[in-house]
This record gives sequence, structure tokens and C-alpha cells, in this order.
Amino acid sequence: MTAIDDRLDATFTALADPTRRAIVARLAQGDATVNELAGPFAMTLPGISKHLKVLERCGLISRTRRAQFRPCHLEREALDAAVDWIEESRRTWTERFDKLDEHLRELHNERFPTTGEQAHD
Amino acid sequence: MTAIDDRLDATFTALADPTRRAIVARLAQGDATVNELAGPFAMTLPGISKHLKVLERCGLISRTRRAQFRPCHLEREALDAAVDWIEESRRTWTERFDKLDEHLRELHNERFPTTGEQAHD
DNA sequence: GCTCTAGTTAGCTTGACAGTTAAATAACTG
DNA sequence: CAGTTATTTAACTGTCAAGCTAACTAGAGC
Repeated sequence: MTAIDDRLDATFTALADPTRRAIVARLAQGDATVNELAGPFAMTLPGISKHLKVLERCGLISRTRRAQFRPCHLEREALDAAVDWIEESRRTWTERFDKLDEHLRELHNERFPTTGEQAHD
Repeated sequence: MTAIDDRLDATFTALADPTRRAIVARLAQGDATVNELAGPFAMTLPGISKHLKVLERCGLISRTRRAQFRPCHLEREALDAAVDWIEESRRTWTERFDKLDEHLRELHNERFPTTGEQAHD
């Protein structure tokens, strides 16, 4: 329970930073080295390195080693976890309105037993 | 561009806090007053009030006034925006692999001109 | 071994944010 | 109007994360 929560904290925190979102978006198009990722930003390399560490710690990216390069790779599972959480909330929310809708329709049918089914606003 | 970015920052930041996620989850089941929302938490009311302000500022919730109560209401659009951003990254990512897949299939067909179409693993 | 490139770690400053208590506002109730 | 309930604002504290510079590690190439 708390483990999942911690992971979600980390993922949403990671995505809360525009630099990190840009990095994720870039990695969505393919793996890249740290220098390639740093290119578009007016930020020092250590800054980028820190962002990558944040992304790595929450599982959003992974890094291998190729010669002196450390190519970064996007991992979709952490993204899935974030979407799943949001969708879960949305699902409940929608369900609730479906029930309300149903309830209103029932009320309507009680009042106008044989009238049509339309219940628009 | 930056406006959307700021909104996303705010939304992901809002969702990065477990208390706020719990509040969102609770509100997904229906509107609630500040005291009702505060109930489950070992936190003072001003603390909750602050969290609600964060959620309100990024558009995740809205608040009306009914007597001395201020019922909170979940707004799905901000949730949608967050999911949309993630899905956009995922879409690119998937597209890329579809292309790779296609490429591999073509390579395979070159090598084994008349063999079957299966190219698993 | 020296040097160039790629990247990380260490140490620091600054600013934002979570949480607190105490006091203020707003609306209902007698 | 005085009192009660619901909620916010103000002011303060402690923690944590973003950014920097400077120094370090790791591998490639001469």
C-alpha cells in the first residue's frame, strides 16, 4: 500500500518538472545519451544528470553502458502506473454519474410511466 | 506553450502528494465538505485547506458555497490533461516500436522471401 | 602514461512547500 | 447581539529539491 504510494509519489513528482517531461518526451522517440538530452536545455550537465537520476529512481528510465556513453531508455511501466491511478479515479467518478443518471431515469419513469426515454437536461 | 506547461506542472505536482491523491480519490466518489475530507487524516484543518487550494489552483477541484460549508467537487478536465500528456509520450513510443517491428519484418522477408509472415520474438 | 570526451559526485545557496498554532472571517442559531 | 460551527489567513519552522561550480571517475585514443 505504502510502497505503491511511494512509487506514485516519485512518478508524479518526476513528471511535475517541465525539464523532466521534455526528457521523457524526447526519449519517447528513442534512446539518447546524456549529452544529447542536455542539448536543448540551458542547464549544466550536472543538472541534467540529477534529473535523470530522479527519472531512473522512479523507474521511468533505465540506463546501460556503452563505451563512455550511458544511453537512456524510457520504461513504459511507470507511465502506465500513473495513468492507471488517474483512470481509477476517473472510473469511479464516471460510475457515480452513471448511477445518478440511472436514478434520474427511474424517477422520470415513475412520474411519466409510459412516456419516452429521453431525459436530456 | 508555457501556459499549458505550467498547468501540467501544477497538476502533476498536485498529484505527487499522497494526501492530495487521497482527497482526489475521495472526491471521485462524490462531493464533500472540508471537514469530511479532513476526517481520515492526522492533519490539522489548515493543512487540508492548503492542499485544497493547491488542487483548486490547478483546476482539479472547484468549490461552491452552501451556508457555512464549502463543498468540494472534482473536475475531470485537469485529470484528462495529465493523462493526455502521458498518452502522447506513450503513443510516440509505441509508434516507434511499430516501425521497428515493421522494419524487422521487412528484413525477415528479404531473407526468407516465400516463408510465412510470423516474426515473433 | 597523458589527454580528450562523457558523465557523475560533492558541497553550496536559494526558493518552494508541508506542517504547525493562533487569530480572523463567514454564516447559522438562539 | 452573543455563541457556535466551518473554514481560511497569517506567521513561523523545518525539510527538500533545483540549480550552480568545482572536482572526480571511467573509458578511448594516441
